[in-house]
Amino acid sequence: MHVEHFQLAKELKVEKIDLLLLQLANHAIKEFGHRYGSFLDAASTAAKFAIYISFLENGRNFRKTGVAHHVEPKRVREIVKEIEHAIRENTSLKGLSSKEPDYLIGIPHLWKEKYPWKPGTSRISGRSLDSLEEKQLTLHIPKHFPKVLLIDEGELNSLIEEMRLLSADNNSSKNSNTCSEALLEHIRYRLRHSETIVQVTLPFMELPLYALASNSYAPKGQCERLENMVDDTTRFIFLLKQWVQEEAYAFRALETLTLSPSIREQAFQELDEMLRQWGDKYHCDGGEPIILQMALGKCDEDIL
Amino acid sequence: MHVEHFQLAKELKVEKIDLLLLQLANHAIKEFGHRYGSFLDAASTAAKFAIYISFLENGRNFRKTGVAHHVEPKRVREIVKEIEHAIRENTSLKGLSSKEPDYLIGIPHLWKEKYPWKPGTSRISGRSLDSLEEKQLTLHIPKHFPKVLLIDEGELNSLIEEMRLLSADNNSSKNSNTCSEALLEHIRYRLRHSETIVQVTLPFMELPLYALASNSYAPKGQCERLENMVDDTTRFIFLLKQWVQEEAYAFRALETLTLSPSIREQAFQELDEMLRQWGDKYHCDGGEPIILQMALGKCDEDIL
DNA sequence: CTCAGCGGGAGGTCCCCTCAC
DNA sequence: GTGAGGGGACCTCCCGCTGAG
Repeated sequence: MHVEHFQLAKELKVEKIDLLLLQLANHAIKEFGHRYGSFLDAASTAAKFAIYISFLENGRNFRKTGVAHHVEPKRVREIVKEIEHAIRENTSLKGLSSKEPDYLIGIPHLWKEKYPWKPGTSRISGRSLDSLEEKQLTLHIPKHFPKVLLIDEGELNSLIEEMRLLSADNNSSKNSNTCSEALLEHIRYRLRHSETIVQVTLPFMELPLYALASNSYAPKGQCERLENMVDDTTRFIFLLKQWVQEEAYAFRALETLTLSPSIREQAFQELDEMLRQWGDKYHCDGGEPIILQMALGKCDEDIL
Repeated sequence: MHVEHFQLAKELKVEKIDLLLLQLANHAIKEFGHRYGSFLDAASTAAKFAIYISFLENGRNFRKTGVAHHVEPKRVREIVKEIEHAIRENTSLKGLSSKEPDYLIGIPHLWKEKYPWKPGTSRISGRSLDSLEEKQLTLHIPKHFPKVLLIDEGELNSLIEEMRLLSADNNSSKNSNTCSEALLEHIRYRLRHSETIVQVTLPFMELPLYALASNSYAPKGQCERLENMVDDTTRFIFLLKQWVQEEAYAFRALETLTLSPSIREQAFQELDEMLRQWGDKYHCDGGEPIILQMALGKCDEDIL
């Protein structure tokens, strides 16, 4: 699959920085389930921020800043107003919040809070069960599922809406306390797709119910590693920025080599060991804290 | 200055991925002089690309793709159409083209082509000079300036317009062969600010003229290193992606240590040497080509 | 259930203009 | 020059609706 990205990107003559953006978009939208519009908002916020910094550097001159980056002075003023408002109120700007969308993360917790379940009582919200029904139900609900009630779509929608009101993402649709149907469907899809919730169809219920299947929202796949990827890359670009500015403690290395599979393990182990020894050797109490970030992998032609 | 970014970002509780976007925006807009709108376009293109990939993965199903990422099926169709059109026509999508905006890069070359100057002839386009005027002029034009004629604002604007027609960036303002005044002013500012061109006011000319001051557009500062930064970071995230997918040849390391200034130089030299030796030791003809990317610098609290 | 088309509103990117300091 | 305000064009993101296969 990933080869396909590269192929397409290559065919379309996508350049480095665009590839980087593409990776970020792919990561945010596909892996973590951020909305399409969220990514655009985040990019917009980043651009606004850059404009604002430039505005400060230009001595708070709207017109100069506008000409410098081809934005209308009027728009610069709005951007400045928006950012300084956020600074004053100490509210966060529209962004991706690094990990998953918070209205997705919050669902399991809110669910547990509003629909707790004690074994021995009915597991369906607002309905009692006879022993046969209870038996059928347990067939559908694995033991490892969180101890919460099953709820119907209406109740799930209420949960989602409440969560969105709590989260900072309630920017859209002004202050209306209700989500659009399209948005609800999207969020339900995300929750189902990530296997945070599952839909269960019980023979004695006309409408399907939803069950909480996980204690936390997490996109499918290697989750911790995915988060590490973003963190590492952010760190990496900050370190490189130091190097660009030729700061004293900045250092950069780029090595290419060829490895045969048979000695790969050994080589990596030695490299790991080597780095640790190097760190220990030059460690110096009271010195400058330094960070080293490294990645190594197959050399893809498309990236060079 | 950069501390200020961090401070602000920190105050605004900007998360990792947003910091990364912010770095990219800052880099593209402020350092390289991309237009504000260009960055948004590039981000939009990246997001569209992600949607398109998802569309393929979803078996070319508009509705499913739409729900998955909260985009209207209608919009998905347009995105698909746009990208597949680009694939068919083999045209590139709207992007940042990694380095500087091409309409800025091209100016010096086009200038040389259209207004060459041979010493001994008049250096001002469409005007002859007497010896006194020529003497005054040479006072304003350093010797290292490219050997081209001085031109007035109208001629410069024509150059810019021609350049924009040649470049792929003529997407905006449909097909009109004329730039807006605002855009011209922006581009002139960029050229002046990067010291690619300078404005010279001659006593015997009523209007100021422009002189080409450099053989190529380059943002102020450490240019090669800046380009390396983007390339390295792109490579880095691709390598990390391999690591996330637990591919065989992927490896990641993150080390923190403290260094005293006195042994810094020595430590870096040894690290450099060590890596090279390691590469040589495990080098293996016919093996898998491997790339190692590393950065090292001061550990900023804001990045952890 | 998917695809197709229609409608609308809000907000952002662009363009240009005038007027007071 | 700069700030502050007016106008309008166009596109995109969101929302809702209907009907055809």
